[in-house]
Amino acid sequence: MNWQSDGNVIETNFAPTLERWYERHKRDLPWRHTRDPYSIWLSEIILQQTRVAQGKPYYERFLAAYPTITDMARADERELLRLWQGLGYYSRARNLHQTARYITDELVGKFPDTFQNLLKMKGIGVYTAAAIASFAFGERVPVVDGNVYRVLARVFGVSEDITTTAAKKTFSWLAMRLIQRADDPATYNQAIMEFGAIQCTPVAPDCLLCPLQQECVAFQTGRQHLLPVKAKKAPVRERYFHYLIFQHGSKLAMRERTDRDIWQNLHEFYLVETDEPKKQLRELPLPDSIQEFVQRHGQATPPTEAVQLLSHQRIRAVFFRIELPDDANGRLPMGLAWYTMAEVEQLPKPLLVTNYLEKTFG
DNA sequence: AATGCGGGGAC
DNA sequence: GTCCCAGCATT
Repeated sequence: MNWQSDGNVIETNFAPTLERWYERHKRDLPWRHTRDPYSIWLSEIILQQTRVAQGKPYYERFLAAYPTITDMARADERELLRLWQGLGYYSRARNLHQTARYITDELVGKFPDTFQNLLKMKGIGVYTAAAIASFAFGERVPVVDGNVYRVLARVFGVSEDITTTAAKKTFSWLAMRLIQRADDPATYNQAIMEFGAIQCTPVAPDCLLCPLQQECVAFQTGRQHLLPVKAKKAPVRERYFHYLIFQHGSKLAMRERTDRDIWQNLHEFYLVETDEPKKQLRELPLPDSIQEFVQRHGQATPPTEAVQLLSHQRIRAVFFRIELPDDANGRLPMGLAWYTMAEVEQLPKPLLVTNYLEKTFG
């Protein structure tokens, strides 16, 4: 954490610099002309995971429809949801209504006025509690939102993965230190978010005209496009499994998975995996031994399909049941072995296989 | 610690 | 198509 040892200058200048920048560059937004906690609360809920441009008209309409928290508390839930229509994350609207009623009825209309008490309200988390506490009541508590992660990661060169809990602690700690130097907590909080929104943008930040250019670790090391570090959600891999279930009398052919892959040491049927979905048995690339085995004995029943979701994979499975006549030679291809139903039951198996067995043999 | 929850805009 | 946006609740 090199900003602790040699970052004292920037740590001291950071907040005042942003506050000065803000006074010159701030946009004129409706919720910046009020200290009414209800209005500020409304704006913050609307702006959760929502761009200013998208939320602004909703803010105007909500305030026109419900000028006070009492009006909102008395509102019809369906009407409120209809006003919310198109904004997404509809639980925000339900929590808004619920909290309006709670404050009006249980708190006798007295809006919670500290960070800690705001946090107790439904729909108000750490960010929103800090925003209302500082904007409406002047409390010296830092907002930490997506903008703040980005600005701090770049200016102070923090390369922790912002999706982790450890990183959130680091950023909150740093933000708490920085706001101590702010002239006005409300202005500072507005400033850092506005700065992230229009100067220190995710793509193509305007570093050439940046007031923090000299001190910014990211700019000085040419890493502004690499920060903040955010782990990509692993894409869900699509896989196509085709199971051949050989049935001889009341026995099933199964084998153990040994590859370094999912379901290691679990038991399954004969598996053919392909890169593309195949619905027909004859489309499958089968080794000669299996091909011969199927043709010699095979009596295929209509295939059934199933989908199994794993954390990072989606398995689309097709099951082909192949019944062998009683007098068939039961010698199996390598790796497979016959198991009675009772034995099959005892084997450790993937859920995909268990579900199939349940559905097919009940 | 992961996941679900929306819709829109920028690229 | 991907990424991200003034996040929160639930498990």
